[in-house]
Amino acid sequence: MLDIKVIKNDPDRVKAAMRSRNMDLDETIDRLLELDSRRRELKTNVEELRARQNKASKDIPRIKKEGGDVEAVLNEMKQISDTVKKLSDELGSIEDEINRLMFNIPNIPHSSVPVGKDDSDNVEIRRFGTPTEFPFEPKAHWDIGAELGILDPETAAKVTGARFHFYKGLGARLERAIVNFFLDTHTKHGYTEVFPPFIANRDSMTATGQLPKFEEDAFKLANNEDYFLIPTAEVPVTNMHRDEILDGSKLPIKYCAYSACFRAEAGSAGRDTRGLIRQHQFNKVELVKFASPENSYDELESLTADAERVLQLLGLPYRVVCLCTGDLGFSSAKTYDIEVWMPSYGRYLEISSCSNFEDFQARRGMIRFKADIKDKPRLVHTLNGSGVAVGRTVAAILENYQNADGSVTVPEVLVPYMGCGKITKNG
RNA sequence: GGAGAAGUCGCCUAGUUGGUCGAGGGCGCACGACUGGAAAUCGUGUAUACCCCCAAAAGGGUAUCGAGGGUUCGAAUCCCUCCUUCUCCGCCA
Repeated sequence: MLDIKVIKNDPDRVKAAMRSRNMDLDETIDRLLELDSRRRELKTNVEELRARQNKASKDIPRIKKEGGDVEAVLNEMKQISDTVKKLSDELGSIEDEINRLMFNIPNIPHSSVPVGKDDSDNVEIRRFGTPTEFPFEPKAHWDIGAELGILDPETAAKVTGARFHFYKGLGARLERAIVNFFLDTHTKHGYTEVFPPFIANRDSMTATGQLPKFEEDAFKLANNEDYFLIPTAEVPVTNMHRDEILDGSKLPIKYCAYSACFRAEAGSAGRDTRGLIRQHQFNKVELVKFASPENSYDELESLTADAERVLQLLGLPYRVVCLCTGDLGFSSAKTYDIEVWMPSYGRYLEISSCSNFEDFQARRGMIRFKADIKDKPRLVHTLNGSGVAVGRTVAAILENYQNADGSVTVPEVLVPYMGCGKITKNG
């Protein structure tokens, strides 16, 4: 969440930032200013009364010891106690309303983010490779997967429901090979591997920004109101350092993590219904960084480069786009999407999203650092990016590496993990 | 799931008839003294958030003894709920 001081000091800047995200929050912000001034007024009041209570608490035993009469003081204190209770109840409800409003205000886009209305205004930054060309009519990965017998959504539909997949044989092996290749590559470049819980609690989901605004997008466990299936490893990994003060000399802290990811995909009915592109459960290797504010944008560039590296090694054509203000995610200040060439779509398709959240998540989760032991703690900047989505990588490999005879060539870097150079119908 | 025990300032620990306890001691850490330098020793300091004041510094105040509620003029201390950890039993990969 934002610092309410930013809103107080420059409400017009915040209003303008929200408009660039296609949101009109003018009324919310005006309301917040009003609530905040009322809050401070009440708080001062309550604290003064509390100070009198504390003073009396020290006086009463002394007066008693000296044999004095405390009756009058007790009566007065009783009244103050009642007033304090009433005022602090009011203060509490004002603070609740402030929090409710603050939790629903997205991050302010960084000044380098292009202003735009929707994804058509995103700005392409660079490309790697060129769209794959075929001397034959290429097939979509769901057809390739079905013909090779390695992808089976029908059985998954029976066992579970729509938007789930069984991978079989070399398909299952390919998924696993990719996970291992990604983790091996990232750990070689300074990321510490972690294997997180796939369920996170409400506080964690709130800190990273999935809650309270997007609760309907998450799978919630029926027998525990506080538990959610994670939509990304970003949630457990970023929350590892929630409510901690980190040693500034250790920054940036870099983690990579494999996890299954679970998304309700509310509101996406009818979109990408075939294949591996949009599933309720998919695998992903995530990169997470905790950085100091001074260089978090350099860290965003290198994080994006780290995510790009695995696609380069796999020889998959991709491009990097900078999301415009209107397409930016709720918690993010700046995001690069990496889009892989997907022949069946005839266009580039998102396979990774790399973001700098600045202190937006850190403030919610109280993730701080001290550069020096004498310094005051400051909020870290958190970043993360897919490194990268595994299911979509399988789709991209099947489509970009398909051969005329229906087989799929295994990218060279995966051969050691696969134990074979080609996926054919007979395995 | 059942039965017990426990959760205090980075770590260890004191704190039970509720009152001057945000909280004592030790360790650690920082700074200083001593030293040619170091060790040892001695001294000083050692949380976080917010509010007021303020150009800033300084200063004043409030809250925080696992979390949340309650009793009370007043709670680390009493009551309730929850969470976590440990031990034993059950169950299980």
